[in-house]
Amino acid sequence: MNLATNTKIRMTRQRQQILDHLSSVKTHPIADELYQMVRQQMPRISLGTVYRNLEILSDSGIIQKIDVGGTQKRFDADISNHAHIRCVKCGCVGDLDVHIDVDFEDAARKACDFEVLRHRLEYSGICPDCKDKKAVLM
Amino acid sequence: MNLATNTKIRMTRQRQQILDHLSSVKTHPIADELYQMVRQQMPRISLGTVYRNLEILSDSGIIQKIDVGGTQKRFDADISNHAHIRCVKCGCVGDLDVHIDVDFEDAARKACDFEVLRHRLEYSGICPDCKDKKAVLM
DNA sequence: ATTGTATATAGTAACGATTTCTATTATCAT
DNA sequence: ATGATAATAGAAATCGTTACTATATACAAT
Repeated sequence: MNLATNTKIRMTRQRQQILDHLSSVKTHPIADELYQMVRQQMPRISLGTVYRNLEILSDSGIIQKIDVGGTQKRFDADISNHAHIRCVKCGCVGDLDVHIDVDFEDAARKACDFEVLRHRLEYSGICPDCKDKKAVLM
Repeated sequence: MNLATNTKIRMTRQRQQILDHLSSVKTHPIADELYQMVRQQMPRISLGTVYRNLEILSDSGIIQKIDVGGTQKRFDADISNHAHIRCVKCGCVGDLDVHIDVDFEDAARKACDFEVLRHRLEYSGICPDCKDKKAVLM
């Protein structure tokens, strides 16, 4: 497992900005959120450029694309394999360092005829902010 | 946990057909696939009707909507909580009866400030059909 | 069985996220 | 500095899904 594939990717100002912004946050922004961030520095950047670069960066293994349900893909500069939790109220996504000492892939191999590659553990719940809001409203 | 919420839903011919078709397959069809199936019996059914009914049926707890990554939502008449595996080649989705004896929610509660509600375990791999195809091509 | 009313329908238009297209511009090895 | 290749901005296209609207249907009360 190498972090980046051996394809050398050209580093453009746009790509660097996108990567910098993504690295600087611990949220898991969607493409449009990154577009808004980068636009502060590069007002003329195109939304298409953001999408294309997020694709290229995740294909290269430099960032990861996370698909936690909902309609939009999210991105994470932390490529370690960690679980995520999505707030059912506001849709925000947080990291989760759960260490469950189980060989998930092995368990699955015994239960189906697929060639099992990987697993993903995803949680849903209510984030601290929405918990507070709910308390106020009640 | 009740199977259906207490809202009584009106049973139309269209809704019944959709439910019947979904119950008769062990794949996890997307809305358009169900549309094609039902169209055999009801050529004039609208795709919008299929979408609306799948929404209503899953809201009522009669079926479940599954979000296994990819761009389309899938549906399952089996409402038991089981894991799914998605083929990275063809996108098909299979059931997986893995029994991992771990309290996932509890593990997560210790790792974040969210009010943890539920978890979802999803696998990716290569389905038997695509395994064969790959073997042939190599 | 007939009626009334709330809900569902077909068909179509609108929507939002993402991808594609194309002419121009930038990167980087030479 | 130059040239080949890849990336860009901007716009249009695509695709899954949802919303809209006039008509039709289900079902409870009569």
